[in-house]
Amino acid sequence: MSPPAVTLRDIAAVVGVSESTVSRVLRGEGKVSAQTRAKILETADRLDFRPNALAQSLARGQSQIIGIIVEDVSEIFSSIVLRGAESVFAGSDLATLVYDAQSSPDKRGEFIRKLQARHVDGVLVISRGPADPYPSISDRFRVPVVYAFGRSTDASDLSFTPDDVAVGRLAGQHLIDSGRTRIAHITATEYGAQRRTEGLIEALTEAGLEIAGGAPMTGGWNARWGAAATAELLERGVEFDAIFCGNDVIALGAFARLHAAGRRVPEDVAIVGHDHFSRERATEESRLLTTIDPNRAEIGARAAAALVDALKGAETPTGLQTVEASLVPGMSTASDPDEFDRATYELLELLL
Amino acid sequence: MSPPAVTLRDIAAVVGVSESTVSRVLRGEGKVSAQTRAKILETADRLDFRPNALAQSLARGQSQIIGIIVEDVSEIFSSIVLRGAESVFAGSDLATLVYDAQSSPDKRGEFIRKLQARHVDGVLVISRGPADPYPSISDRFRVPVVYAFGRSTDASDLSFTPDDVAVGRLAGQHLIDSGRTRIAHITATEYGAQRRTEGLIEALTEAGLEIAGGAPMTGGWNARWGAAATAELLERGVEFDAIFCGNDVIALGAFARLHAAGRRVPEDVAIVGHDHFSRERATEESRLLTTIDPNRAEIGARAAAALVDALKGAETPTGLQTVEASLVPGMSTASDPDEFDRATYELLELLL
DNA sequence: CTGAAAGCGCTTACAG
DNA sequence: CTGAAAGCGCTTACAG
Repeated sequence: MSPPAVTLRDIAAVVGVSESTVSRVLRGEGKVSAQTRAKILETADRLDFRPNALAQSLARGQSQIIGIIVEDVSEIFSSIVLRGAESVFAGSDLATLVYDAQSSPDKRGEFIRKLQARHVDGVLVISRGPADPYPSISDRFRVPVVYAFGRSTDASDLSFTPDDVAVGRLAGQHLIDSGRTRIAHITATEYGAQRRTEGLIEALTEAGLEIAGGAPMTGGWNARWGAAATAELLERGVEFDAIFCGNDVIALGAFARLHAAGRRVPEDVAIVGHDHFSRERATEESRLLTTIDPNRAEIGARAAAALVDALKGAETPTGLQTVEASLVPGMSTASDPDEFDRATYELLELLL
Repeated sequence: MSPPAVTLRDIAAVVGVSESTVSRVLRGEGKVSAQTRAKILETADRLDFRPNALAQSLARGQSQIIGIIVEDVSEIFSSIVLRGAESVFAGSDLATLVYDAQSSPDKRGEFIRKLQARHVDGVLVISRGPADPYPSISDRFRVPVVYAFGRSTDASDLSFTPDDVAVGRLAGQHLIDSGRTRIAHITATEYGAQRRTEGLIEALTEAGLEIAGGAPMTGGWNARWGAAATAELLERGVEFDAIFCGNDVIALGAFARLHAAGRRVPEDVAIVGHDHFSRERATEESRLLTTIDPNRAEIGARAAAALVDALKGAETPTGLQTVEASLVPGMSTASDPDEFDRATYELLELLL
C-alpha cells in the first residue's frame, strides 16, 4: 500500500505559503516571485504531489470524463472505431465511460441520463455506420457531442464517416491505372455499398468506360454471393478483366469461383475488395487481396480529436466530415503475377 | 441544451427540509418520516434529480472510476479480454480509464501515476497472456488490483487466466470420445502451448494412449507450420487418425495439407484447433473446425466482477484463478461427415 | 426523526 | 506578488 496522498495543503504547510499560491504556481498561473515559485515546485516534486483529479473536477465543473455511446459494440467495425477513439482520449488524459446501447432505444435513454449524472465533458456517439443516420442526442447535453462512423440526423451536428464515394473512385481508378477496361462490380444493396458504386461509376465514366455486364450485381455480404455472382458473369458470357467487390468476403468468393473456372488472378481478372479485414494478420508484402481500407480506427480518432479540440475551445468544423480511405495493394491486382502461385494453405494463412 | 442541473439544495428548498435529510432519503438511509420521505422522493423525481457524481466522489473519497492498464491493446486477444471487462464495469456504473502501455515499462509507470491522481477505485491489469508473468504493481495502489489474462508475479495477487491444461485435456478427451486412438499434436513452444500439451498427455495417458509419432511437434503459430508438420507426419509414415493443433491457424494448415494429400477430414483424420478465432463470423451450425474457445472475454468479465466484488467489500479469492474453456464442435470432428463436402468458397466463408 | 456544520481538495474572484 | 474566503455539490458524524 502506498502512503496517503499528498495534498495542496501539505505543500503549503511545508513551504509556508497559502494554498492559493501553491495552486497558482502548479497551474503556471498568476504572478508569483521566482523564489517562492521555485520552492513550491521543488517541494511538490519532492513530495511527489499529484493533484486530486476529483477535487479539480468539482471545483472546475469539468469531469475530465468523456461519455461514449456505442450503438452496438459487438459489431466488429464499431469496436475498431471505438479503439481509435479511446486511444486519443487516453492521450489527452480523459477517462471514458463506454456504454453499449445494444441497439436498444431504451438503453440509449438510460445511458444518456447516466452520462448527464457524471457531468461528462463531452459525448462521442459511435453508431452502426453510414447506412442509418443516428437520431441526434446533442440537445440532451450542455457539452459537445460528436458522432462517429454513422452521421447524425441533424445536419449541423459534427459527424465523421467513411468517404464511400471516394472508396469507389479509388477502386475504379486503381483498376483503370492497372490497364483494366472491363470492370465488373459485385456488391450489396446497403447505403454505403451504393455510394461506393456511385464512386466506381464516376471513375469509369471519366475514363469513358462502363460497368462490365451493364450493371452492378447486388446480393449479400458473403463469399457465397461473391461466388454465385461470379458464376453468373461467367455463364452469361460477360467479358471482364476485373471485379470490384463490395467487401473482402465477396472478393474471396469471387476469387474461389474464378480459380475453380480456371481463370487466373490477376492475369485474367484483377480483384479489389473493401474492408481490409485481415489487416491485423497480413503483412503488407504478402497480401493476397488488393483492398480498400476505410480507416475506421482513424474515423474514431478524428472524431475524438475534434471533441478534444472543442473542449479546449478551439474552432471545430460542423456537419458531415469524411475520412479518406486507403488503397492496400495486394497480389490480386499485382503487375508481376509471378509471385502468385502459392499453395492453398498460404492463401488461408494470409486471410485469417 | 438542457437546463442547468438540479441539485440537492434545490430539492431541499422546494420540500422545505435540510439538504442532509434529502441526502439521507435519496440514499435510502436513516430514519425519516414516511411523509417527508414521500415528498422528497416525489420532488426529486419530478425535478429529474440526478446526484452529481463528481461531488459524490469527492465527498465519499471514491471516484467510481476503474483504471485499466493493458499491456498491449493491439494484441487482438488482449482486446477481447478488455471488451469483456469493460462491459462488466459499465454494468456496475463504473467509468474506466484505459491506458495502453504498449509493452513499455516507462509508460506503465507513467500510467500508474495517472491512475493514482485520478484516485481510481480499483485497477485491472490485462497483460499479454499466461506466457510471461506480469510484475506486480499492487503495492503501488491503496485500492484492489486484479490481473487478467496473464498472472501477476506475486502469487498472492488475484489473477484470472485461461486453464490451458484443461484445454489440452478437453481436446484429447473429445477426440478419444470420438473413437480416435492415434492422436498427433502440432503446436508451438510458448508457455500456454506447453500447458495444453500437458493436458493432452494427461487425457491420453488416462486412456492408455500416447501421442502419435511419439512426441508433440513444435513450430510457429502459423498455417505454414501446420502444413509442414502434417507433411512431415505423412512422410515419416506416422499412423494418425486425429491431430490436436495448438491454434486454429495451425489447424488450417494441417487441414489444407491433408486435403492436398487426399486424406479426408474428418473421416480419415479428425482435427481440433484452439482459439475460436472465427467466432465473430461463423454460425455454430456451419463451423468447419472443431476448436477450443478459451473464453477470453469471460476472463476479462470474471476479473472485472471480482474487482467489483472487492469494491463492495465482498469476500474475494486470492491467487491464481482459471477460467474454463469450451469445446466448440465443428465438422472437423463430426460423426456425420456427409455435410462435409463443401466448396472452397464455403470453407473461406466459414473461416473469415 | 431532523438540522447545522464541517469536510472532501481543489479553484477562483476579491482584497490588499 | 500573496492570502483569506467562498464555493463546487455532495456526505457524514454530531447534536438535539
